[in-house]
Amino acid sequence: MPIQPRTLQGFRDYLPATAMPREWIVDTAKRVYRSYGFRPIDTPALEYLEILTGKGSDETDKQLYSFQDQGGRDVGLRFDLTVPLARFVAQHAQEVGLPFKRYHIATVWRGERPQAGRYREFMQCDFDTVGTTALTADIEMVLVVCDLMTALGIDAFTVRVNHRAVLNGLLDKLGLAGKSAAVLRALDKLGKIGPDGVTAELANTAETTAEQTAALLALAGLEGDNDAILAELKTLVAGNTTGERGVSELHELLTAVAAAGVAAGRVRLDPSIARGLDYYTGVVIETQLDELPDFGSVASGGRYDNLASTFTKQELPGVGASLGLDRLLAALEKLDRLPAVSTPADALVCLFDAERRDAYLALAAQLRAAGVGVEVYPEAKKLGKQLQYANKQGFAAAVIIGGNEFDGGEAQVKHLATGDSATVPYDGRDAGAIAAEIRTARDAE
RNA sequence: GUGGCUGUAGCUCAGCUGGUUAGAGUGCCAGAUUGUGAUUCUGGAUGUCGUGGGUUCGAGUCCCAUCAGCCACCCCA
Repeated sequence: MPIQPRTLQGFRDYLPATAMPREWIVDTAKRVYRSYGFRPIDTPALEYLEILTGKGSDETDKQLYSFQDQGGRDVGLRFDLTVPLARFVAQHAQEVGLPFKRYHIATVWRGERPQAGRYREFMQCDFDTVGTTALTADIEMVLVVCDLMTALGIDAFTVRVNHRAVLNGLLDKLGLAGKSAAVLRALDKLGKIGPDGVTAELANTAETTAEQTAALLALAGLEGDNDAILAELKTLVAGNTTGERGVSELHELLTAVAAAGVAAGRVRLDPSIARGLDYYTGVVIETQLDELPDFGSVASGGRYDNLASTFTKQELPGVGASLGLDRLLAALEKLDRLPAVSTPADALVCLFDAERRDAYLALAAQLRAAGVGVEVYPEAKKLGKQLQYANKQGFAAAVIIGGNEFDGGEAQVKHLATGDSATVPYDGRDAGAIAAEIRTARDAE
């Protein structure tokens, strides 16, 4: 009995058609992050369990993949890249220096129920600035997300911004500071369940009074342009220093982002978003695709005051965000917006004559040296079959050189998309003309 | 982790209230004077009907369990 090939729930295989755009997203993210000076790091997939559970809540603990290794150690798979960053910085702050800007693109695991755009194994593309409380870093976070989305060819997106200090300030004023978790959880759902739903949940979980509820809804339900919301927020938190600081930081951030050239309306103030309740303390952001508003955030983040408090006495404030690669990929797939690349090479060199294999391989080497990617068909099958293969794999061109061409000192470059073929000179050494013709075919696509 | 829906060839699906050798489209493979592909023509293969039990004279069709997918909750990328 053969073993049935299968994959675990929430875990997937990536076929070339999705693996290629996936890599493209990773490459794009790297390029954007690096352009801001973020530096790459990597950390182990497996950590001591205590590292992972130290910071998280009960919720994250439930989602942890954990087990005992062969040495009896309690270990777990990382469920995000922020906790490993905290450990990393606590361990290496001396070496890397502060402020430390890093990006980290890696797989994480969560034992959650899978859903569309939600998996048990997925990749995050994080970038963070650790070691400074300056708002510059918060502003830059928003700029990076905007740049990244644009670089990915996404125009219809909105970055929603809020500030935990505003929320906390209002909670203070209302005497609800002790119930912030329940209150924020309820408010965060405003977009989903509406004011009535939030009212019900607030009454249930936080036991707020009618007055408190009204004030909270007034805050979370604020609409209009950023300036209007800002003005309202100001009056709502008036008299509370925390809240006032939040409002002024938001104001500063929005001004700076606009000054940096981000289109108006792209970054929107949304007092209802609260985000991960555990470590965020300042600015929080969430990025939604305008065409799939209910799909969930594809990039989110925020500021945390004391990232590594469980690992070191040193105060390590930070701010950063994470692009959810697999969620974004699922979204683009749903929107049918994935670039249709199925082969990484530009052309197929047909192996017309088995006797001349070495000549074809030499040609391929010349073409690669000239900067075009080529694949040599491995066996001398019928030309029709080779062309069929070339077409199916998505090559832009096929290079055909048989006895006639060899004798005539030329090569045929067939454009697969149109069926036309061009004859160019080839003396066995200089593949420049072939390479040029392949580029023409590729760029025509 | 809780609840709901779904599960038939590689893919998309059909299969009436349980009844003989389970179908279509597409894809795949082979061929149409062995130097030219996605069109056309001809022929071909494919499924222990997700898996394992049960009810029944008989189950793809009913029941239970299990696995997987989707959806809601929770939470989140």
